[in-house]
Amino acid sequence: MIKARFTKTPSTISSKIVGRLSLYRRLLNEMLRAPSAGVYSHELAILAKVSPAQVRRDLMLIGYSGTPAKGYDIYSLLESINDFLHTPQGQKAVLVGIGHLGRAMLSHFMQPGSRLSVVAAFDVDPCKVNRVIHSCHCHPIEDMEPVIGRLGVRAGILTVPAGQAQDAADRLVRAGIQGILNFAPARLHVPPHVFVQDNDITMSLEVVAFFARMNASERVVANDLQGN
Amino acid sequence: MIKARFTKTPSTISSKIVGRLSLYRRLLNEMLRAPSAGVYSHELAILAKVSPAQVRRDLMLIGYSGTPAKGYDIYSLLESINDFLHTPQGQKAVLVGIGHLGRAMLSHFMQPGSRLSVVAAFDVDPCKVNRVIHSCHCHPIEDMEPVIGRLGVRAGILTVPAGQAQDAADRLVRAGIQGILNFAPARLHVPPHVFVQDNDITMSLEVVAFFARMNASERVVANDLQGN
DNA sequence: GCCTGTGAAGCTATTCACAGCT
DNA sequence: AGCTGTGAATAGCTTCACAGGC
Repeated sequence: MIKARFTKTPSTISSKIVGRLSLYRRLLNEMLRAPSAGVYSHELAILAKVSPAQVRRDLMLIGYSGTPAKGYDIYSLLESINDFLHTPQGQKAVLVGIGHLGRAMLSHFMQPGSRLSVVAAFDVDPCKVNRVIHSCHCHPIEDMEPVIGRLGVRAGILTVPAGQAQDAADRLVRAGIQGILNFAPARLHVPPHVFVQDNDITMSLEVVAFFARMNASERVVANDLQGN
Repeated sequence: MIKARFTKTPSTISSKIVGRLSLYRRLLNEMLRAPSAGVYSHELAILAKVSPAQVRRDLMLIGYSGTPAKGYDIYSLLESINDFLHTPQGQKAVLVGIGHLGRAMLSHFMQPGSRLSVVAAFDVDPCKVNRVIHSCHCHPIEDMEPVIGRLGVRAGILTVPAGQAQDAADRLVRAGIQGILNFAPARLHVPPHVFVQDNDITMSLEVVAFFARMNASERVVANDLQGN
């Protein structure tokens, strides 16, 4: 019931767990509408499509405790997860590459109520800069260092063509970015302190196409929360 | 050297491995420009950012053999991977939801040389249907079953809002789709023979933001080929 | 020497199963 | 009775390390 104070944050946490916590948070937020104040691990598990034991383990990891009687208290659990992911008031990110996908990202993260917001965008194309797209200002890529420094942003979204990905990543790193969500079909070389999450859409669709073809006959194993 | 004939396809194959094979294929295709005809596991490993042992394991799994002298022959390895993923002439998919993200997907998969192509799109919005966007015809969602049946497509991309995701997925399943790449922030309920790959972009960015915040101090573990 | 192929070991992630609580 | 919290067991994935070949 009391706000969780995780004494020893485990020194190593996997992105899978962080992803699931993010998912639980979304589900819990949706639950706030319902009258019930408590939720059981098996209920969350069904919504998240994981096992009840997994839910309990994950919550154990962030040091949250429920009660056998009422399960988990939705409010305080939400508070604990927010606390752990430390996003009390939301998170800022920048975007590099204002192509079709980049624009889609802008519109996606500019939706009201989004905890994440894109506070600046960059592109090499002079035609695209100094405009406002989806209420986000677009800068020339050369201004990246000062702009990111001024805004104090630590996460970047990379939606440039493969050929420009490494260069853009280098710039992001020089500007002090610590985490990159990379949509370019290229593997980035960055210093070890920079976290990179690859999201190669072509690869994802090829995986889907592969499993779609082995219909029924072969048993499918997969399905691991989008590969984190 | 001889085209691989994998006698026993392992009965269970994980999406992680399929993803890596897809990655190797892309890298090998890029290598075709170079004069060299052979490649060693450690070279592929560096490009793919995995360990050499992993490369050898993965290739072992599809029954391909190299030679200690020359490593792997690029052409025949490509052939073997294509053979395994059975995409000799490319793969067709449909798209549901012609929003910003859907359009970005269309432009992405309509690029020349893409092995994957979107052969039809669907939307509920009457303003969007019966048009051609990025050279892809857009149909009303009611036509899904006949159109998919006629085209014989087995994979679908879902880019609708969360609230419509389950309904759209149900339609896809009724139309005979066997695999879904789901961008909607919702967990789909589908029959067990249908493969679902979730790609929740908000969650991905939250994961990136999380790890971007624990700069240097905490050690990061993650990074597993986009979570497949 | 330096490579591949692979059994065995190591590591991570998930589930089991049950004690303890209410 | 039915839940949580968690040690122990299992399953899955990756790396080690070395035999065998050129």
